[in-house]
Amino acid sequence: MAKTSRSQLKKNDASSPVRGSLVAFHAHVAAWFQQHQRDLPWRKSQDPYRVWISEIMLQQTQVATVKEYFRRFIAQLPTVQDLAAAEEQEVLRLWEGLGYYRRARQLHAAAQEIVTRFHGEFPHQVDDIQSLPGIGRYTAGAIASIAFGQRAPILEANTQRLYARLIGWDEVLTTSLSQKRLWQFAEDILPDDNVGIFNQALMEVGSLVCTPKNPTCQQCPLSAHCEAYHQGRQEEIPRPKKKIEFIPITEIALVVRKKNQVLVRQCGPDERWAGLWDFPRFPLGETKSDIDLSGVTKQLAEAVGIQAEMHQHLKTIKHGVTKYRITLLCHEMIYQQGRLKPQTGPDGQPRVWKWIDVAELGELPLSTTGRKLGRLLSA
DNA sequence: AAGTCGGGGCG
DNA sequence: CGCCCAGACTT
Repeated sequence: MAKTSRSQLKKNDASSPVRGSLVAFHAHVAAWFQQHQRDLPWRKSQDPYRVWISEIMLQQTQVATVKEYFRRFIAQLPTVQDLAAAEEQEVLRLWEGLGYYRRARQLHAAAQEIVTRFHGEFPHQVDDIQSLPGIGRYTAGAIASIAFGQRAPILEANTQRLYARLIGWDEVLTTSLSQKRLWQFAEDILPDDNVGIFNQALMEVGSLVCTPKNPTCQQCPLSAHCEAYHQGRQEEIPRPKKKIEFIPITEIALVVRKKNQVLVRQCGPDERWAGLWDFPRFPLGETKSDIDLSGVTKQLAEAVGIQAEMHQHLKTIKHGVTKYRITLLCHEMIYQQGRLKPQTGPDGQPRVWKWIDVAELGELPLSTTGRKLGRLLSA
């Protein structure tokens, strides 16, 4: 990464995209990374399959969370052929708890595309990589640079913050102008060699040093190149994003018991947790105090033709889904009579409900709240 | 440009 | 609790 023939041709530092020279910038990044980089499981090889899996898992998900998921996934499905041939349910089971489950289904679909359209070999060109489902500009650049050494820029949470500070960008980062400027900067600073290491090093600096709060500029390899630090405004840049207004919702989850079995349903392709299984859920009114449990009994009967009697409150789980704050009341019901009637979603596709032995819940991919309830039952 | 999609880590 | 996270995709 220290070899930067293009930038070395530049005699004039005034044309450098960073404060000081780009040559020094590259050298500082490289030296720092060699000393401070974390030992992460996906850094043990440049296998494009592993790089790809890690990058998808890391989308909007912190490094610490991904580590174990990555290890388990690679152990279970070590090659793109294994992934392509796997059942979607198996892939979702490996993804359970990570969130953004569309990632898992697109990963599966992309593996099948790699096997068919690219004959089992991961494409090398950025455009080909980005044409795969679930891969946008960031992920394509990351895979192309890390696995294939292509000279492709990256921009994600860590580098957005780092770059904004480096150039003293005093605008909200989400606008298209800001994004255009930051991508341009990411491209302008690319070295000619070891681009994958360089990109990872900058993310690592952003993650470990150039933190959202209390960045440790004294220990930053790039402080000499940083406009925000030069101005003493590293705490003000980037500008805070506007906070979202959360909408409180109350729902009820039903554990309908029939001897050793419970009633579960698979979420349809058009709803949250698509492809995952969950206990039957119904929305409740705004009022938390006065809940109409008999109405829920009626809703269940109308939905699937099952009559059951409300038994006991199991627990209350609070969780968030994007802008919603959900209070989930979990109640146990006792099956009385009725057979499951076939369900059809608004899209005409069949909706799957079934009775399942509590002991077999472990094999199903469940929503996180569903898993918490499942553990409660087998405890 | 704004909305949707989850869940956990951490001060 | 609130903020943040190696974004992609649709509207």
